[in-house]
Amino acid sequence: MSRFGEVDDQYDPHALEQRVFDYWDDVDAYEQTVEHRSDGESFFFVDGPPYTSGSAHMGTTWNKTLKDVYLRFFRMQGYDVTDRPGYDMHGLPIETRVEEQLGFENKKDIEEYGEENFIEACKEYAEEQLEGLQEDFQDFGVWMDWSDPYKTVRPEYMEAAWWGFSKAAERGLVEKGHRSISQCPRCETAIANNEVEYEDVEDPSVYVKFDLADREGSIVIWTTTPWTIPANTFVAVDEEGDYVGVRAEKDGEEELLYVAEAKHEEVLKEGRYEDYEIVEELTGEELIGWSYDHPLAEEVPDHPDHEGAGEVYAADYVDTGGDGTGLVHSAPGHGEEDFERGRELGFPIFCPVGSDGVYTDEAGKYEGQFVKEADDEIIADLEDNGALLASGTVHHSYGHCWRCDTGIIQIVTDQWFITITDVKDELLENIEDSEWHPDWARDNRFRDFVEEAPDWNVSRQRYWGIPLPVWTPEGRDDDEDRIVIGDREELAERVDQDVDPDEVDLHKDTVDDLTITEDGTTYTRVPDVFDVWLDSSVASWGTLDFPEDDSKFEELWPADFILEAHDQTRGWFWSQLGMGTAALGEIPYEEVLMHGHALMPDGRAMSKSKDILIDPHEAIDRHGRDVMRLFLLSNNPQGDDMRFSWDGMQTMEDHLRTLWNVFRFPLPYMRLDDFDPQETTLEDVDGDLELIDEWVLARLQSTKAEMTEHFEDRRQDKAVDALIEFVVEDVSRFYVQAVRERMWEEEDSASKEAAYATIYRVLRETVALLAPYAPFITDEIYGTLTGDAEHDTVHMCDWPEIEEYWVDEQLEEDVAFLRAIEEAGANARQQAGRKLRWPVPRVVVAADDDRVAEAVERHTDLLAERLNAREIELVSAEDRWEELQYSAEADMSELGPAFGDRAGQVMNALNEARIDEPDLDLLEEAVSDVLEEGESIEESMVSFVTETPADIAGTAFGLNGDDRGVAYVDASLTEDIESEGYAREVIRRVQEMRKDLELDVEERIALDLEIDDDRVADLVAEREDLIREEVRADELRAVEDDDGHRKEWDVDGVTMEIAVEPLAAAEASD
RNA sequence: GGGCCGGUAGCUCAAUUAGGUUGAGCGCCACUCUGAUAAGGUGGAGGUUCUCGGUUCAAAUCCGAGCCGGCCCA
Repeated sequence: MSRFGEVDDQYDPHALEQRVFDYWDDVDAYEQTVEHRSDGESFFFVDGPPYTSGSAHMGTTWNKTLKDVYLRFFRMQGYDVTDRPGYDMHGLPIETRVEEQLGFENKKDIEEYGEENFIEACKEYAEEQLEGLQEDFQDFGVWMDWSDPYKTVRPEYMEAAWWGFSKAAERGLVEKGHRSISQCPRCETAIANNEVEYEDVEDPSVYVKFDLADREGSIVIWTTTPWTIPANTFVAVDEEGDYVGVRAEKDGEEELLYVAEAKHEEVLKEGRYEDYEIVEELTGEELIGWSYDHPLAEEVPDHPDHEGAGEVYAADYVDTGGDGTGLVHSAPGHGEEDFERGRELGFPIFCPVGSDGVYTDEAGKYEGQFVKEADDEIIADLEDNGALLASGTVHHSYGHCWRCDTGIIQIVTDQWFITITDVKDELLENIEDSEWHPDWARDNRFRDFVEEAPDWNVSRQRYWGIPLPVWTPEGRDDDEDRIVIGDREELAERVDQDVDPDEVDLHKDTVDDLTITEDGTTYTRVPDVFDVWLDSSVASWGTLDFPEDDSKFEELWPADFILEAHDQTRGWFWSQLGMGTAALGEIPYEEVLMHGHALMPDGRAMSKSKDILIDPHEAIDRHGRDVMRLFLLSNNPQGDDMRFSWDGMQTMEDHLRTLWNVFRFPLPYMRLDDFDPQETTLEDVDGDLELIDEWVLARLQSTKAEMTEHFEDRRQDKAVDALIEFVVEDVSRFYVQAVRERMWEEEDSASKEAAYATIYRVLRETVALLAPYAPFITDEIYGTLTGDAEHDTVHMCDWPEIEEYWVDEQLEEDVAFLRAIEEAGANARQQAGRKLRWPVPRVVVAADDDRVAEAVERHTDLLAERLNAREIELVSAEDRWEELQYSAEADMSELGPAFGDRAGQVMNALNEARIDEPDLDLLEEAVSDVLEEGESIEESMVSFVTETPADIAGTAFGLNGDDRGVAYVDASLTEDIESEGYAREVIRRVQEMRKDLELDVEERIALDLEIDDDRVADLVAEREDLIREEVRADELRAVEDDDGHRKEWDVDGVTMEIAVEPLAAAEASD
């Protein structure tokens, strides 16, 4: 790019971004940037792999954009950053998508289609989706190593999972177990508890009487899953709970029922009993050992009737005050807690339900029925048996399969586990080795989750996943004798078949056929695949292609930084901790930045399936990539959700437009004067810098300091707020306003050079500071500013450092005061009805303290210029202006203790009081009505506030909400002031006409001026020279209408006719 | 049902760490200014600080109960 070249008048994000994309391509900007940092200290970032189904949504976009801003920041700080993106490509979600596409309904369809074909179809689907995501992420301007993402379906990655699992096995943390698990009957596989999604559904709600065997009456249980009653093995009570025996009457018959004391009224109401009487009070302990008859004994002949079955036991999962009856139907073949308690009691586990949710022959009369569909028949049978106390329905949340939305069932099956409960203490200790932003996420939420985490069921009875690398002896189904393979080399060595470790694909269709024969025993592979969460859990070494490639593991592992949304506490934050600890005894990441979710503008969660979403592509279409990124990044990244807002997007576009305008403002002048920032540096013009230059440079230093601090706190949102404030408030609204006249100067001047050098430095550093956020606009600005003198891209720049030389806190504060005074002065001017164009003879600044007075004294000229005042008069804190009146402002922290509940009343009286002197006695007198005997107003309770006199306009100014003084504008008129005022009115109108004619700034004109009012005409004539200079009028003469532009103006009731004629180009040049 | 986070102007958020007359930006309305500006300036409207109760002279802030939203767990 050529330095100071022509740029677009308007900030046009789409055209600009397209240019920058092309430019990046041309100069290999990303590759150069990576290379530029290759000698830096290494920084190991690990990308939490997005799942390859569907396109990028706003949440993914926010996540990747956050990653991008931090990676760019770390690069600018000199680090050699590992930025390999990843994709999570296995698992049930993809299987169900492919099943849908192929029109499959269950596993049998897959078997018919062929495992190999199905796996191939899944792979194709995942790769297709991956391409879409890759394109999206690149389109968002995210710089990661898109040429070489890690993919969980590649052999070297699958091997990383095998390796981790085998390490855990070596530590004795792998076992095959008979467990109660959540099963999706459609997918016919176990699913993890954290894959269960809860939805409100209508289910049966039945109260069942279990007839007591050795005594009169029955115990009453409640369940919403009648289909589990065939497997009832025992009833649980709370040992310490209170229970009652109730003699209840219905339809003339009497029954003795046992329920929890707290629930008896509710239960009897459900059963529509007409009358009842408590006849017995007993504790849970007394119920223990009672035996009862299975309510479906005839229908299910194989029902549990072993030693100890059909009796009452204590269990800690019973709550006599909760739902139900205080007596809990327990079926160890189904419920997780029931299962645990059943095992404690040494019971055999009875589960008459297959993996497809259909009753087996053990279920007797119900054999062959899908469990949920058998509910009605079971309820009817219970009724026939006289066991049904009440039957209805209940609305409650029930678990569903996260992929296919089928209601899950709890059954007991054989699964493989990583027994992380054996290393729970180690997990909790390892948490301490990680730093989290925000910290409560680690110490509350994550710790709670880890403390309660059960063993990790890693096996799935599916196809599209990493096969378990476990071989067991043919025909045996325990884990006593097993072989766990750690990598492809080992596989090739030990299997009976000929396998090339470099070529072998590790998917199920390949490895299922491999056998191992050792010591005369033949081993076959366990047919399961891994839970897909295990895939990404090994990302910290999978990213490095370890164990295949061990060149970087030692140096880089564990990860320095990971960044994901809060749903990953149960997901990736957890799975990595579990796997890292099981395999290596360490947490695989050192720092976590946990962000929230992207919500709709109205606060609802976004949902693709319900079509409630904001598409990032639409956001880009409307405002461009930089704006979208800036908006996303201006949200708190720590734990809080982000509400999307089109207003917020528009605001960011406004800010970028302001930056664009600030940037392009000095370009024509610099170009005209051949300004060369390499030859004329800030240091060279140091002696010519004006106060305002030094001020903006000081502000630049504190902005850098503030930003760096916020970045280090992982609050990039606060960092960018500080930068935007600097650009918009300080540079655009103040500095540029102040230096315009210097840049307009036609002659070469030291002052102009100083301004060039200053704004150049400000812009040059600003684009570096903004580069991680808005990589497109900053690169174009950078290119235009630097030409060939620096890097090819702004993203190779170092993060700007604070230059102590330019730091000046006093100056910053001085100007903050001046700006406050200026603002107050502008306000006062408006009250007095005097435009800024018209000079005022005098502005009086009444300072409340010496600090303000110092600031005014030091910068009187600047203040006079900004307020267009002939004179600034300072009234110091000790002096006072006798024309003023005073009122008092109350300090509630003093008033409260002194006046108690009358403090508010006293405050109001003080606020309303008007006195001539700021004197406590006068004040006390003014508020005497609300004071009681012996009370007084103390100095500490009030501060006096000046009240504006009628003839002069005054406005208070302050800093950070504290009043520090008042600016009074004396708006009286003199002939001299009127002369300048009217002259400025003329100038302004001529300028507008020049603009209408689209005259070049340099172009010379002839001016024709006729003013109706003689007095005004004379006043204007006094300032003829000023007018001619300002509007570049070489001639004052009559202008023919057809040669120029003529217009009649009304200036405060005075009619002025102005005509402008551009002079020939030859005459215009000097 | 439990845990965590949040609820303050139309919108996005500050002020909650140590209780003391609720603020900013954006948007809106009016006026104004304009030789970088689809800009800028000044003013205005806009608040039961989610609700109820408690502590206190005084609560957005502390305590209790509840409501709403989000995430997690069951």
